[in-house]
Amino acid sequence: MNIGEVARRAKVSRSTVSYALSGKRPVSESTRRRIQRVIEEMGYRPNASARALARGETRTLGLVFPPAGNHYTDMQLDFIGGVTEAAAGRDYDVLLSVADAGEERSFQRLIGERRVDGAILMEIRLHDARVERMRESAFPFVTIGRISDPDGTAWVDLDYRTLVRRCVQHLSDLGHRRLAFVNRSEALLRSGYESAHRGQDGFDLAVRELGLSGAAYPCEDDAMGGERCAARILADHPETTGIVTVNEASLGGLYRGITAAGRTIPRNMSVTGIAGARWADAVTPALTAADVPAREMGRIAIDLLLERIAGAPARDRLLVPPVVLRASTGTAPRLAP
Amino acid sequence: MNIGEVARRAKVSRSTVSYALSGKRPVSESTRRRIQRVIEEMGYRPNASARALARGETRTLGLVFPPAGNHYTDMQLDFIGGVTEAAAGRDYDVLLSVADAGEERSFQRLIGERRVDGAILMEIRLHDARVERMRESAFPFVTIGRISDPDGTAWVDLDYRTLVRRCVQHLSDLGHRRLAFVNRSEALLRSGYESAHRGQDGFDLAVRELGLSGAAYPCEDDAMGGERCAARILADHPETTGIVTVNEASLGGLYRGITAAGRTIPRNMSVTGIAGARWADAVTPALTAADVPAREMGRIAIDLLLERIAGAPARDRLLVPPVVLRASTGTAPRLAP
DNA sequence: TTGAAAGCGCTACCAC
DNA sequence: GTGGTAGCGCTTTCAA
Repeated sequence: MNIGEVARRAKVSRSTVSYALSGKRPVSESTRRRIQRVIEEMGYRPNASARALARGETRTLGLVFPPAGNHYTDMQLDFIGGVTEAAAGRDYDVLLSVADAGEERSFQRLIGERRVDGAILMEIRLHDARVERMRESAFPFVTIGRISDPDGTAWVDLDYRTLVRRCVQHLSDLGHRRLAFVNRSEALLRSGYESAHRGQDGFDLAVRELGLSGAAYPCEDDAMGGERCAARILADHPETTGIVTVNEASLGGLYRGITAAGRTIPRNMSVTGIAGARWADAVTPALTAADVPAREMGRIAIDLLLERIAGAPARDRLLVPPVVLRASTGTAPRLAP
Repeated sequence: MNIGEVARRAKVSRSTVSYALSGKRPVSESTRRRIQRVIEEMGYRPNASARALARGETRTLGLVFPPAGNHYTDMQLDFIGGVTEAAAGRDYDVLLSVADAGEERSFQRLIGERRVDGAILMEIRLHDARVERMRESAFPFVTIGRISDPDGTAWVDLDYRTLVRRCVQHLSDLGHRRLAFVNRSEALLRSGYESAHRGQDGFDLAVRELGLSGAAYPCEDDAMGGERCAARILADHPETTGIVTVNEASLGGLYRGITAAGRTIPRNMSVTGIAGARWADAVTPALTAADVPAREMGRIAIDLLLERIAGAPARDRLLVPPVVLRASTGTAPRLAP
């Protein structure tokens, strides 16, 4: 069941079969039909490995994401879905690769062994060894999130600075004066996790500009972390009436902690931030937040990557999704509790 | 930078380099070292496509999951992570494929073009065209979930019947008499979604056996769906005091709906079910539930699949994770509200 | 212990 | 419009 067999049965040469399939050379209507019939009868499909070897391209893209532990978020899944579907639409497959920041092994599998024509890197650090590695090797890649100095690299990112700024502005408009910022985990921050740092910058800046006071808190990516974080915030600064969070996985716990401390959202505690729509809707009251457009980011990443593979210069996209008003923010209470 | 180049620089034949790499033939210590040095200097890595072609195996496994719409759940992501990490541990890559139940196209890409050595199928229907297809073609595969008559196929599944039964038993023990079952979406049910049907069977059976009364409700996989479902349950049967849910994505909405109707969990409404631990912990009060061991299921699936690829007979694993007591169930209120 | 060479299945160039 | 054939980069048999 290979191309030679098809050729024999259709009484043509292998090259003719190949050309009939690719259309890269005219083939007479009658032979084309004869070949087509044989192909259908035999259920022939060209072998991908052989084709990849001959053409020098695999028609496969790599998707590099970090191992669990800092477990996966909802957003990541939507992202994977978006990437895979967009790739399928362009006739590409997606090869998954779990790889830590500095991991050489998977880099070698993917790029060294030429398993893929290009790669998408998730969970970018401001200084990211993987990115440098790809840059040096001139291998086509796109990052989700961007490194500290992203010039000349292709990336798609959320504008965390602006988004957090908008959240702060929203709370300020409602009369809140003392805010807290719930960031991703300490470990992630230490590792230079891009969005965590840019979000925090946005918070610090906005608080200063608007003449508010505020403190930032790292927070583990789960319910327990959120609970602890809420407790810490209210212990440190009981006068806090507004919280901005970029930690969707801890959201449920954050709410629980706030409630446990005797506060009611949004009556005397407003919460807002950046999160996947599913998380924002799952909590009660639903979270006023900038919804992460994960699927769309996946699609964009594929587009940018295919451009790179085709040899075009690196492009980037900075997204600023709107803050969707739900039910978790309200005017600041008159008296600090 | 191919094997010939390495051979030339090390002044040996290509076969010797190949054998030095694979160890399938003894190579003298001195030549081995010489070859090793050249390889390191050049950063040589064997080309995966060429190797796949020559060896007749790709060292890649396919992971087939359905397109969004029926959006992805948390569990699926953990599952993908588990599969990918387990595969990496066995030196396999994972190729993602978004494919609907009856889709021929992706089947052909994966199996027809021999891109993978075996496949894992997610989101199984009781009567699943993909499964039949693979069965016929004698292609190695494992299903997550099992078809109606799974004999002779390899699968790993949660025992939804038993788990739902246990949840019902738990509520019964607490004195609840009127229960509701929150299932997955109507669309999923209609399509013959395996776990949804087996869960419902378990509910019907347990309710009957224990002499309780109960009704089952399909529910969309999101917060809104949960809210609507809660409203419907309480409108249909206000005397309901216990709910069993297998729909994790709607959990937040379900809680909200219950609260909106003036009930308090667990004082006068107990909720339990099957869910990813992350969802169970995110809601307040945290959900007493059987936690879906998604990562472990991923690992098991890989093990079963590799056995099949090696030619071993099909095996299966039915998992019954324990129901973890959290804070969402309590004794039934004395008076029906 | 090593080398030469025949594939693996497909593509694409060179002829006719 | 079609056929012959030399690769693509590796593995593995046969021979030495």
